[in-house]
Amino acid sequence: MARAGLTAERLTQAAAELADEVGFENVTVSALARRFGVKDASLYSHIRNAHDLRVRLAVLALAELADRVSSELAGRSGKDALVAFANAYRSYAHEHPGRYAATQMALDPDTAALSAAGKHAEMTRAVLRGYDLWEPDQTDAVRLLHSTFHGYVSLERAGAFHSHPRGVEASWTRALDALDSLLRSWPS
Amino acid sequence: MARAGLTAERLTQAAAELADEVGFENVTVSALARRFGVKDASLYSHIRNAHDLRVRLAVLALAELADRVSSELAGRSGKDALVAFANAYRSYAHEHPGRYAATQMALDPDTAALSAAGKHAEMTRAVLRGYDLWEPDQTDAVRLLHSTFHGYVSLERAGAFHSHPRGVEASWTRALDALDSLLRSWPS
DNA sequence: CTAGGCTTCCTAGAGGTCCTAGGCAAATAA
DNA sequence: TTATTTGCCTAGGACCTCTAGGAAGCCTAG
Repeated sequence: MARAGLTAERLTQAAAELADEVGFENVTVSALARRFGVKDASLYSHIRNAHDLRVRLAVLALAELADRVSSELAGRSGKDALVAFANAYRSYAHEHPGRYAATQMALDPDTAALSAAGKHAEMTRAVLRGYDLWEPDQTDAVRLLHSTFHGYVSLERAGAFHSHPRGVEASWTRALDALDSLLRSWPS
Repeated sequence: MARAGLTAERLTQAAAELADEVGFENVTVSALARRFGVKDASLYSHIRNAHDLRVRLAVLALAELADRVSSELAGRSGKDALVAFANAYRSYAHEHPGRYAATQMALDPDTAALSAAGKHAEMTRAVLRGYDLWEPDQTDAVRLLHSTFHGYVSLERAGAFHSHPRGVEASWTRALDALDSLLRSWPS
């Protein structure tokens, strides 16, 4: 019987595609095995368990997102950089809802440290170099930006903004204007 | 054999307690049945299915949260109201992590309309009466505030802020200062 | 080239969750 | 008291997770 050629990497990649198709919460070992035409038990030589699979997926998505943000950020500064960062973040979430959901998993500290999570914080700090902010305000601003981006995207995806006719796109643009204005005159 | 006296309301209430103890994602029909010393199948006379149970829990949590915010908001305006709103929101999320996670469920439009979701938007608008904002800026600001609060709380709970020594409490206070300042000089 | 050894994938099976169908007994109404 | 409704039961199917142990593919050394 021909082998399917499974590896942890291929499984993780397929899990990512699966997540975007059926939702992160529906990424199961069984569904993944089905996709490879293989029995469930076969996957356990490559991944420890279902949780391990989801963690690998989260790490993959964090790295992808960091890459996208990083390349959008290159050569920009100030409000330009802020907008590029925010839009890269949001477009990734829209194009890859399952992967994005994965990035919101609670990772244990060791895994988080090894993941691209640190790169995200570093890039946010890079955006802030275009504004006149120093510690501890810089950390506060990093947290505020991250919160706002994540909050907006996740509420948007949950449908929380559908109840009002005002365009979601327009509110987003205004939010970025507001954040830029806020960063330029950060209260002391 | 004595009856357990199940009703949809008692089940929902127990599900809420269960959610806070073991996490929203672990609220299962089986676990709930166990808690009442009853077989799984018995619950299906009261709830349609597992999804229905989670929706009921979400609706309950939304109502509780709206009540708390509402009572904290009474008699306050301006920044006072903003801070009270934000803290009520955040403290509910901390005290009731499982219930809070439930409020983030995607509800279908009909259910959402019947729930307290509308009251939340209305209360946020009430906070904004202390600032000089009119449509469509008001809606944009509602969305920004909601995003920031939700984003902050959910990243905080996911442990995203643990990697840096700066106090989470201090950053929160500064975020509220920043939002107040932003609302007072909303860019046009 | 062929014989061991490792790896990959298999079968078998236990245990958990979700849910339906159909039955008996408790509570309530006539 | 009898009839009806309702609440909880047993039984069982479908799906998911995961372990143990077996066999067949692949690799390397003699």
